[in-house]
Amino acid sequence: MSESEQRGTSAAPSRRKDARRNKETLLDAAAAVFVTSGVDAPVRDIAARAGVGTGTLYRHFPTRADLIIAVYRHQVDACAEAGPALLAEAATPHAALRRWIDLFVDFLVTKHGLAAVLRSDQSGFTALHDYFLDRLVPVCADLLSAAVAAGEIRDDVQALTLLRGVGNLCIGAENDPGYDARRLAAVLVDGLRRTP
Amino acid sequence: MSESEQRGTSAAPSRRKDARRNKETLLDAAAAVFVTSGVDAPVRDIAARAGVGTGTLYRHFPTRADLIIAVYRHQVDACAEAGPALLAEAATPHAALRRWIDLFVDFLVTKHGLAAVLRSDQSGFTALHDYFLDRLVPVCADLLSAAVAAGEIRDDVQALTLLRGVGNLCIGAENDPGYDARRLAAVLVDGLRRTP
DNA sequence: TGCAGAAACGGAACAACGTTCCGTATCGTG
DNA sequence: CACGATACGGAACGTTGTTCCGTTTCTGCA
Repeated sequence: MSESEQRGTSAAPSRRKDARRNKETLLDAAAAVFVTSGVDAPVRDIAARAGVGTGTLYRHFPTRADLIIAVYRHQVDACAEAGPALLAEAATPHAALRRWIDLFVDFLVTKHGLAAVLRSDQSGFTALHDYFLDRLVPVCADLLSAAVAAGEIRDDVQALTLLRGVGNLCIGAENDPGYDARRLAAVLVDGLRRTP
Repeated sequence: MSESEQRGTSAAPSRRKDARRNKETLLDAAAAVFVTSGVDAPVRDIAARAGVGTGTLYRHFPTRADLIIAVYRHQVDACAEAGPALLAEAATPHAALRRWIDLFVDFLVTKHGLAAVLRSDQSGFTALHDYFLDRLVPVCADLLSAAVAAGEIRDDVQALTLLRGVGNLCIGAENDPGYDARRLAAVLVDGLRRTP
């Protein structure tokens, strides 16, 4: 299973050198354009920045979600892996959850428009949605159930709901000084506490 | 000041009967299309449903936000007016706040895509944004400060932040059984409580 | 090295949408 | 009833996403 399906990037790398090179170039270009123009920058812009045609971009990344996933995969994975570590080192499960959510919020807030497109139900974005959820929901669920087991929080909020909620709180947080997504996320996690 | 500027709909009604009639027809058409196709239905669809050209639609409602505001103004006003009433009748300010937020959430969740477009920072939507905020922030601020005065909640979350947060929580809530915006909003309001 | 087939490339072309513009039709008024 | 002002309709333009196909480039093999 390690070779036959490598989770997500299941397609084998092309045998042609130019194709591999173009894919790299496109990833770099996309990453650059994403930080300046946001994750819904025009496809043409990304292709132009990479010096390739739009057809080439679409062949490598059939949907925008594929491109976004490819660009941010590492960071999502890092966030996922931080979960167990926090659980091990934090004072209580709830503290671990709070810090993990902070990580997640930081990630989303610094990616122009990512949270919004994550929520978009436009066709083709389900892949993006699913990747984030597949990767992060189990981690969040572990943190939640640990906190529940410790009697710290209520047990009627699912990991998926919490993650979507936090993701939503981050929408539009990047360009708007009067709105503090981090604080709201913290308040939300606080609200999970058992009210005695 | 009562005549010269009537807050929002500052333009006097047209002297021409056909113009007034078309505006009404457009409002009805928009309301109908909004419930079936969401608030970002194509402008052409709305004009077609009303049996007028797109130019006519744009003359009456220069931006989509103007149209949305006109369609939902009554309901927004009703929500705003419910604030003081709840504060008077609820057991505590925090209870009033919770119920008022419920009202707000109910309103947003039942309008396909409204919460999303409310958050959109596309040009032209600032009017929509501003109308909601102008109308609701003062109400929310009153509820908040009453709860703060009663010592029920923390004092470091502004009305504007809370409203935006709750609005964000409602994004995408309409088509997705696994996500419960109402519950999350309740958890958020719960999180405002002073942690002793 | 040279060649044939496969693979990938580029960008023109199409569709959907928001928005503007102006020639035409309609209304209110003197 | 005629005239000016107002409003109408939809063609036309610009911007995007997406597809399609003639052309180019690469790779494996002789």
